[in-house]
Amino acid sequence: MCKTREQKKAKTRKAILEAAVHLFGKKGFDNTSIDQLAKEAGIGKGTVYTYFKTKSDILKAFCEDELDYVHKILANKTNPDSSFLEQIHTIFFAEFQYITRNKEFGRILMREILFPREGSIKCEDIGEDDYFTMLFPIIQRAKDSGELREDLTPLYVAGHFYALFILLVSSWYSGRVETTEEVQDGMYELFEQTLVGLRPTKSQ
Amino acid sequence: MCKTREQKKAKTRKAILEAAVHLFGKKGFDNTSIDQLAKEAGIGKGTVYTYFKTKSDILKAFCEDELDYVHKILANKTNPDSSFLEQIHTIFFAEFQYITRNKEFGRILMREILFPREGSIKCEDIGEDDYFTMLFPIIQRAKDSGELREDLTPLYVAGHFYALFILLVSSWYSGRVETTEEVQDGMYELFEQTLVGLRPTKSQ
DNA sequence: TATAAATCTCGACCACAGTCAACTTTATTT
DNA sequence: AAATAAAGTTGACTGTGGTCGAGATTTATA
Repeated sequence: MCKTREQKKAKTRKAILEAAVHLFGKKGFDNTSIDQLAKEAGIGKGTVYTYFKTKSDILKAFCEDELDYVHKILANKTNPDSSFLEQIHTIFFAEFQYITRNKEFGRILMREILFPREGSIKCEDIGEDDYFTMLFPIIQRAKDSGELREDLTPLYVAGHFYALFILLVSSWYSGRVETTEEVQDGMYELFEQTLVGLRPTKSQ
Repeated sequence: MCKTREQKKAKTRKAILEAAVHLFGKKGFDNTSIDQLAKEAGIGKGTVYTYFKTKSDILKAFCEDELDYVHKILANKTNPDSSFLEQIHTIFFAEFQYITRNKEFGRILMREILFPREGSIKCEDIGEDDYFTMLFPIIQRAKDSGELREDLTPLYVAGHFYALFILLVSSWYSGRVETTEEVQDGMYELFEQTLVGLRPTKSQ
């Protein structure tokens, strides 16, 4: 145990997360108890709660990290030569696919992210903001190339597409759209329509 | 007890809902147990679960009814002479105010409506669809008056604004916007921007 | 009206999320 | 090194959401 306190805490946190991923993945979120999880992580039940406020937070912590990563990769890998519409659609549709990969996880994640409990980790300083921030370079490029009006707030531009993204995820969860293709096509059309309102006034 | 079965069931259901409104309102959702609720409604605990699948569903059932009502009233009372933007903004902002009147209720409601559990009442045949349907007349009028392109699917038009509405409710819950005024103004601006993309191409 | 079938009601029961006071380990002071 | 303080760990415990089968009540059948 030649560890300093912080190293140990980090290790324990990681152990919880790993156990969670394993068990949630194998048995599902609801069918995994904190007792089992603690046992798998090699710690006591109470300890779990010094690292995470609730059971959902464990899933959230893992997913947000991964989501952040996925989002970053996408934002960087997107082909800057394709149209703004193509780029942003690629990003958000990929995100839809990632989120809904596991229906159960996705639902909890969306619930917690969009409508967090009071006293949740409050945006985690960066968390949600990064969601938008990493789109800013793409938005700026679109402005430069004349695909977007110069005067638009980047936050609002991102908001428009994020809003439609949420709508489609929700539509999928409530069965209003069923197939992935419908989501893809619907998202494209809605993005396209919104984009018309964000273009420089003289075009078309 | 000169009641037929259905009448009695309806009465019991109503009793549960009334007890729920009373207790949830007085002590909060989390601080009200099903036991208490059943007692207040004058029935056994198990009976509650023949009427509602989960605790959240009780709240949802009540709120959805009311929400439906509020929405209908609004859609009808809206001044048809004002601009489409004004009308739809009035409706959705009023809805925002209604939803967030009680923060706790609103959060649960949004979670349940947007990301329902598997096996939830699946749109209740009409439920969510009405949400959109009642906007259709307004949308049609806007088309007639040349404020909207003729070729747009009403469902998509409603979707655009509903998406932004969700975004703002979420932003409020996650603390990205704090005051009601911010929501109102932000909603107006976003609606305005989206609307540009939905206008007939030759205007302005 | 008597009997069978179907439906509805109930509360004891279970599993589990989350709490907390006692305890153990690590850091700090003397 | 010893004593003191601080931080971290723990599992027994509590309250509650949700289940279930036995029993009550209503409807259908004869």
